[in-house]
Amino acid sequence: MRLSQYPINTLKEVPAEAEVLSHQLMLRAGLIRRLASGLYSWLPLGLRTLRKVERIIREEMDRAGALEMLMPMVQPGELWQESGRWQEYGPELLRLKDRHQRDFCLGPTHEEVITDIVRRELKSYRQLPVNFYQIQTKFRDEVRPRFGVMRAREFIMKDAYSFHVDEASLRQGYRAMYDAYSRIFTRTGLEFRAVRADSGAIGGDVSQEFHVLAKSGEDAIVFSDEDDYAANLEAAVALPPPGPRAAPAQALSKVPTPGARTIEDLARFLHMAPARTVKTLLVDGTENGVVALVVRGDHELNAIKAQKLAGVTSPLHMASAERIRSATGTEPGYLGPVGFKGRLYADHSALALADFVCGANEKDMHYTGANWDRDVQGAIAADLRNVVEGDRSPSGQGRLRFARGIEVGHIFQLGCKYSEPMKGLVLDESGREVLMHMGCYGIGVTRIVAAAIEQNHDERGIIWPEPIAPFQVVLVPIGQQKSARVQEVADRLYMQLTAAGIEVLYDDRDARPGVKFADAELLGVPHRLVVAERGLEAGKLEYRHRRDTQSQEFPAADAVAFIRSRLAS
RNA sequence: CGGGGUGUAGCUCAGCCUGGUAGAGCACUACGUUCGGGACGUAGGAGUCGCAGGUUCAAAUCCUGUCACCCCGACCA
Repeated sequence: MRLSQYPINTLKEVPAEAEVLSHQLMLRAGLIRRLASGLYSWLPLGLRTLRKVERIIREEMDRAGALEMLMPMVQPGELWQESGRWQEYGPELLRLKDRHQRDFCLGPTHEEVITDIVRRELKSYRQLPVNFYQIQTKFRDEVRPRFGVMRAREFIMKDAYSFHVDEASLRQGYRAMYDAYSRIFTRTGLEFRAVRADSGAIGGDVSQEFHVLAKSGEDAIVFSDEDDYAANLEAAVALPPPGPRAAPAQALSKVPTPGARTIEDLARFLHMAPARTVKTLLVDGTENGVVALVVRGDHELNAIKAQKLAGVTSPLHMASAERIRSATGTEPGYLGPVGFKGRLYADHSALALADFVCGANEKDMHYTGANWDRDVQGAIAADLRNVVEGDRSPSGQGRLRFARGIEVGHIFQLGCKYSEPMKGLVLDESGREVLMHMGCYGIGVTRIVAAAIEQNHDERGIIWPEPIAPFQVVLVPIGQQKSARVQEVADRLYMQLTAAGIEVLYDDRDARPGVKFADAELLGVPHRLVVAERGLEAGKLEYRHRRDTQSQEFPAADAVAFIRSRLAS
């Protein structure tokens, strides 16, 4: 492409709308433009990268035996009624009515549609297993869209759905997708990690996420420093501390702690480590009451884990002040498990404490020397907390470490979550109707582009991984308006390289060198080729990789071969 | 949903407090000089000051409402 014919300007200044780096660079480089909150247009340069990502995904999905198709973005509400998600999904599902007042929604995902197709089309186990995928626009009405295309409302997703006659086949299909995903993310040139995950609103039992590692990532991921255990913080298992609990040594005693409402206040007031205290959180229960959740003072409650407990509402909701008062007679800040009537869960680490400190359910009062069994009966042991760095890995090997990640892929074993309510049945070998087992597999295509930038940039701009760069080579003639020779050599190179199948961005603008170099670096094209009178005198051209700090000269006659060798390496 | 903030030229912003002819830089157009790291000069084009109502002789500026956008929070008692 000739840059002189690309009418979109790069920006020197950062548009006010952009907070994160990838967003800023995408706007400055002219890859995207915002239409409204969470809605972006992809300009030609951005689309080239997007298409490259799609191509890699397509190739690997096809290679894994999946079949590409395309489903409508607008979906009838009745399908969602049938699966139960019309109620479950919440306001992220953008609902609309057509002129006949019939309910529709914009598809945030396509389990319902594909299940509907499959239940109509597939009648026999002989037609299974099968995996259908599409690369298509999704809409999720995010509470707060941000970070440009990273958390947009409209975005492009590759979604795949596999169907199986039994669980064993599902596991096999899931494994195949795991492998395909690993190949996809390897091929995009990104540093990534597969982690165990919570399956969230999609539902199902087993799931793993693929994260692009980046300091700015929205998700905390944890991994063992000795083996391959890795999980999203939401899903990371906290092991119970080893060894038996110490026997009570202190008597339960109520001490005044005026104004000490937080663990921090309390620990300071009593000159005691937060890890010797417990905090008690009251959440709404399913039967109109409250449920108490107890974690060690220095630990954080994990909402995802908590909302899966029997008797706890999902999503988790903290109890109101009124409910807390009627259940305990006091206010937040002084809650404790001693004397609490009702269902009470305690985290393993809290349960391992002896002689701990807790609220006394009385304003400005706490207990010291509290002990389980002796002072608090009926606590149910559970994993309630977020793991912390240095915890033992649940795999048994090593300690847990933290990193930040951007979720770009998620694979699920759904089982019969959709086939059951929607009656996705086939006949098995013995002629019996059986529910199909289902897997689903998503990749955030547009998000990959942003994540790639988030992981690969410097102060000058984007540094595209080669496989997804919009162009492989940027060709920069210097002073071509004044030098017929520069003009001629550059034109010829552009033709030769293009003819050799190399994607070249030809900066044939009548601009000063500084402008061209700055734009080439902002745009992040991996290989830069400079044609200038200075080098041509000696029959040389100049080459520099985007990551290099120095240019190198090479004989002009070998240009195509030289560039080829650079691309290969 | 709660809190905070911002809407003035395509972009980044000043002007608003203290009402009186709408500004700068970047980008854009033309000409000239310049030309290996985001040049300079001259001349120009471009804005219903988010929208609606009000106060006033007079509103970008004050008041009310409204819309849009951005940021923070939405459990750690």
